[in-house]
Amino acid sequence: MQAATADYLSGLNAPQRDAVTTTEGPILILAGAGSGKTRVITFRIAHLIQAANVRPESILAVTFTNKAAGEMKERVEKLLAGSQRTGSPLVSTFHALCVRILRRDIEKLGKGYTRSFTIYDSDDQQKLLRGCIKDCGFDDKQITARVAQTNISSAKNRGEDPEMFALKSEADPKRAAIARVYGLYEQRLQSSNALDFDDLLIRTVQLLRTSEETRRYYHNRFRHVMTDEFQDTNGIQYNLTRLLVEGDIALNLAARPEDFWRNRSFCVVGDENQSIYKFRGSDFNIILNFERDFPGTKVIKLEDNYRSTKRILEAANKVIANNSQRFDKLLRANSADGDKIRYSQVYDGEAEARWIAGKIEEHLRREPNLKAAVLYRTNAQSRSFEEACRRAGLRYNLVGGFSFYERAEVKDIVAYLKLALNPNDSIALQRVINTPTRGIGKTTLDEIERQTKELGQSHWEALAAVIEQGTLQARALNALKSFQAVVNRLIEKAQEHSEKAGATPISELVKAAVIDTGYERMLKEEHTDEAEARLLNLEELVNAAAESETRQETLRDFLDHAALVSDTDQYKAEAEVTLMTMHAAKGLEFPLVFIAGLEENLFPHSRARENPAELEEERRLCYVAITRAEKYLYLTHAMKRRVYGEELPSEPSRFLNEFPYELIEDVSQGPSWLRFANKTATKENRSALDALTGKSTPQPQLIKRTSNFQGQTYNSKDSVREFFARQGKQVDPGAFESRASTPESKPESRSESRAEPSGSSKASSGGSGGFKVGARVRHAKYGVGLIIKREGEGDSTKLTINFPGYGPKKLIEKFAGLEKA
DNA sequence: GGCTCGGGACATAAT
DNA sequence: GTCCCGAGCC
Repeated sequence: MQAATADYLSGLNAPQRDAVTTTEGPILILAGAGSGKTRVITFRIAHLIQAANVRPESILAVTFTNKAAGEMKERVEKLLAGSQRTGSPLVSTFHALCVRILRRDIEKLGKGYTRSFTIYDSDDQQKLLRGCIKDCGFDDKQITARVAQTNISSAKNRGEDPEMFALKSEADPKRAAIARVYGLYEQRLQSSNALDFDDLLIRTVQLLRTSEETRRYYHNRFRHVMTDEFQDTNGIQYNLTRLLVEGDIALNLAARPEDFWRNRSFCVVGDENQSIYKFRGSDFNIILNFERDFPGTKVIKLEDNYRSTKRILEAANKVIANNSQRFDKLLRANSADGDKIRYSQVYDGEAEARWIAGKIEEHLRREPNLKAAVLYRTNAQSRSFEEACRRAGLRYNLVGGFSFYERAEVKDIVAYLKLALNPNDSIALQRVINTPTRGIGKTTLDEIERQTKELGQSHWEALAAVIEQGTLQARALNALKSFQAVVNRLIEKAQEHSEKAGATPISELVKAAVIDTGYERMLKEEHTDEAEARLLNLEELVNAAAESETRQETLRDFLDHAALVSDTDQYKAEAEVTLMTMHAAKGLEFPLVFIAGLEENLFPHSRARENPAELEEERRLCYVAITRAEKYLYLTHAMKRRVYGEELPSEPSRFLNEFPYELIEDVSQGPSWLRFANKTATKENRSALDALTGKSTPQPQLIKRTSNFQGQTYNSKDSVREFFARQGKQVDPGAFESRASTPESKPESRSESRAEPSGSSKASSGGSGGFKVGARVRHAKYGVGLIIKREGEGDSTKLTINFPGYGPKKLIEKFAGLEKA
């Protein structure tokens, strides 16, 4: 293996090599974006095994997302392919690691939990909370499940149990109410033998603290622990890894450090500029204090970026420089200047999606193997991109949002399977007790509910008791009995499955949950396309179960996977386009990147507006997004956006103004905010720009006009229609058929030479005859603004104008005294 | 008891 | 746009 070792080391720069070959002690790797971080981690794992003779099983690498874990696993396997070894390193998310630890030892915690505990996702959590809120006697509009969920989750992450939370919340009646809900919620979780996502971490830390045996076991097993994306670690996750690394703390204090660290390492890798999960409790002070917590830490800085072009990196550095809370860390470029960053102002969200799809097609024509990513702030934005890709015939892959395991039919079947292992799971039981309908209605459910509360039983136990009592009507009684029998059969099958490995395969159990429960029949009888699609999804679930079998997993493993893999992780390499949130994009890279929706209140998000710290987090997110790009970066900003189904005007994002202008090429069709801002700034009118951008010290501006063509180009029926909509005219649907079939135009290639179909060259030259949508106008009181809507005709024409600093104003054109700006 | 329809409230990011 | 709940009808 020596040859191979030397081989991979030669491809690394000095600090990278240092990081890979340091095999003992605490190590802090500060790795800027694109500095080869994943490469270093995977090479380090390979190096530990192949050169330092470390047993693979004693290596633990923890990540935050399944995606990151999967990718790392794959890359490590590739590096180790062909080598003789006893096992594999454990590459896992924090949550999956905790499930593993708890499945082995949770009974030692002494809280009444058993190893067959169920995991509640946030959906289950909300359902449970809704019941708790009601049963505490609160109005579910006053205290929503959502609010309770956030409050309880953050309390848990601060380490506060219901009593502590109540003590701290006495002054605030709403928080006091939530404290009561929290208490009941905890009770019900325990009686359902269920853990929520936060509990997985918290209970594991409790277990490691209280059980010396468990602590020692893992401390001895994992001699080399690594944490990726360390800047996003929260206190509990940090405590967890510390407990694994430090083991018996008393023993540790007595030992001399050099003895302690023999054949042992703790390697954390992070970049404080990419800390974007503060909302989940992450605290980048942890990364700052790491050296203090672990004296003798070796600090390695990876500052060479190999991913992005010089221009992209410069933009990233300039944007992040606006943050006050950061550390001076260099990011050295190693590539050519590259193309300019391109900016396009578009009409609305739909136009944005079409524009981006068009650009992707164009790039693909030139470079067919190019991989593109469209990044956005909120999942709700994904829909229009999906549609645009579908229409353009682009093979796209949507990451996040609706996941396979979140579909109702999949959750239903999973609920049956959960019951098979843990019938006390009340949320699962309530989910399927009448799905498919078997005549168990409100009255019957209320009776079970009453029994549950009276005797403190789980719903499953209460169900049996209600049947015993025989107080129900015959019809309801039979319905209950039939449900009980269905679940009992599943329980039996699950027992066979776990007693004799292979006797009842997982796929058989899944099939039983689909067929024996009547679920399949219910869907088949519907005779709708939707039911058909659901059946296909369930077939897919059976396939997933069969795959699980080939990995020698148990039903429990399969369900744990279903609970924890909540995004459509397996993202296909063959997809030309990947659609995802900027958060999901962390750790990935693409030659072609679009950052969409650069608008105030969307990005930065409205919820971050008031809070400077949150604003800085948004800016770090912007930094993450920019640094995903290898070669080409596009920024888009829509003038209107649909919020809650209502069209609202939008202002350009403050982040747009933080990009150095000399790095940007404006490819907007028609007049754009950027071109306007540029012009204004170079003339006397700085204050207008300041008002527009909220900045007091504008950066040096450059007028960069890349095209002589100021009008618009239209190459689809839709945009022609849109053009007329902007002009306030009606479109005859048939009128453009011939125009729409004009030969496919190439929109990019500097559009100056092309004639546009509808004589729009006057679009931006609004004379006294009326201002057009998209034009810039000056108002005596509000200053300069952008026209976003035009209504009515003649003297009663109303204009909606967005004035930075004042917001949208509706003015009568005749009286507004507007000037062309 | 169960289903459908309509109104009202509402969505930041992820395990 | 989506989700949830209650009213009203079968």
